[in-house]
Amino acid sequence: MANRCSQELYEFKAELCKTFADAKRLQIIDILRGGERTVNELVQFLRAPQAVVSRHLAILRDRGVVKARREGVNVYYSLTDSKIGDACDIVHQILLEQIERNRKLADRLVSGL
Amino acid sequence: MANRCSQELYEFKAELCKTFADAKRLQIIDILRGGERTVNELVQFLRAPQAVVSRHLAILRDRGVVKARREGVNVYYSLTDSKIGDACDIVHQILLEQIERNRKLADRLVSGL
DNA sequence: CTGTTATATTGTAATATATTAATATATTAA
DNA sequence: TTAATATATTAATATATTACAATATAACAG
Repeated sequence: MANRCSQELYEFKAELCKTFADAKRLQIIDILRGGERTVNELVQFLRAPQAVVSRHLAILRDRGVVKARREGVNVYYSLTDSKIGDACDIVHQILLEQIERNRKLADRLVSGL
Repeated sequence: MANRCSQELYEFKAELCKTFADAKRLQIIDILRGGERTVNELVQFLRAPQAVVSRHLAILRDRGVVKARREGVNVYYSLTDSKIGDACDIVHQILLEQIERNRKLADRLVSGL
């Protein structure tokens, strides 16, 4: 079942995971799942400095996670692959299960033994 | 469809993604998908110094991705959640599609526009 | 207790990453 | 051309991560 693969392929996968390993970038991805957005719209959603958003978009672009389309003054960003959304969903689920496990553990510890 | 959530939840998700953002850790995860393994077995598979493997296992442990079980002298590691394997599969698929896209682009460039 | 094997932790140097402020570029309107 | 708006890049700094070597701990055999 597991995809055992070459050292080099693992490096590429790690690169891709690094791309997801930032709260702002995850937020950008979630916003873009609702459709393409301009940089300005993203800046407003994230309430972060424009340079920061632009930097994160460059990282997402370089790693092929989003694509950019210029229309006049604006640049519209969108996801390159709907599977990226699926990946985010699974991360979401794993996190929820972790929280649930921790909750149960906490309950057991508090309720004596 | 997207799971828009609080800033704090995005931080946790990013933490989880960081855990996956290393080639050696991804390899450990793939090995553990085949069942639990001792540290020594992992050291042999990875051909990395024991301290390095142990460090990565600690990171995976701290973030709730793997769990450890001591049996005598050995410590057996296993995945805490089978969904972690699913997440790796999706990353695998996204990477394959990226490679495919790049291949097509390269073909187009070489075959003269 | 001593030695041995398996595993974990810590300090450190090298490297990578994010943030910020400043500056640069691109597009359009006037 | 100049001004205005949208976006991108760069340099400096702060922070985080990794690998490696050395050391520590844990379990057990004798």
